[in-house]
Amino acid sequence: MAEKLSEFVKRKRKALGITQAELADRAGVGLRFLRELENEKPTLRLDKVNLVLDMFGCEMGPVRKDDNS
Amino acid sequence: MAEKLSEFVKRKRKALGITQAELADRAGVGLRFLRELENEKPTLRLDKVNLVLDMFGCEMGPVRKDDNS
DNA sequence: AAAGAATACACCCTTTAGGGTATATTATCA
DNA sequence: TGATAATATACCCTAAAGGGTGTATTCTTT
Repeated sequence: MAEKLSEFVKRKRKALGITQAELADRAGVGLRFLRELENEKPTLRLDKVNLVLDMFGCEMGPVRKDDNS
Repeated sequence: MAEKLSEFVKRKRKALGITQAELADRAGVGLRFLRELENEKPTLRLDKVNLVLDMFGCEMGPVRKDDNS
C-alpha cells in the first residue's frame, strides 16, 4: 500500500527531529494546518500541502492507487 | 520532469474521449472545479482532486520533485 | 510520581474555494 | 464560410478552510 500522506509527513518530520510547530513555521503554514495534515484531514488545500512537502524535496502528484512501494 | 497535474488529467480525460463536463459529472465534482484543475489553479481542495483522479485509478500522493519519468 | 514538552481540541474570525449560471471565446466540422 | 460543440471568464453566493489563541490531553524524561 502507498503510505498515507499524514504518515509520510510525520515520518519525514521526525527524521529531521523537529516539532510540528517548527515544521509549520519553516514551511510557512499555520500550526493548525500541519496538525490537520498529520491527522488525515481530507479537505486540505493542495498549495499548502505542497509548501510542507517542499521541505522534503517532494510535492503532490498523481500516483496509482495500488502502488506497492 | 514530472507531468503536471493539469496535464495528467487532460491527457487521461482525452484518452477516454470525454468532455470536461462529462468527467466532472462522473467524478462528482463541479464543472468549474474541473476547469480550474485543468488550468493549474494551485489552491484546489485535495479531496476534490482525488475524486477526479479516482476516475483513472489514481490518487494524490507525495512524489520527489526531480522525479524523471 | 512530578515537570515539561509536544500534540490535540475548542473557540471565533477572515478569506476563499467551489457551485451555479450566464456570457465570451476558441476549436471543430459540415 | 457558418454552425455547433467545447472550453474559458465573469458574476454572486454559501460553506468551510485556515489562522490565531487558549485550554486540555498525552507523551517524555527525570
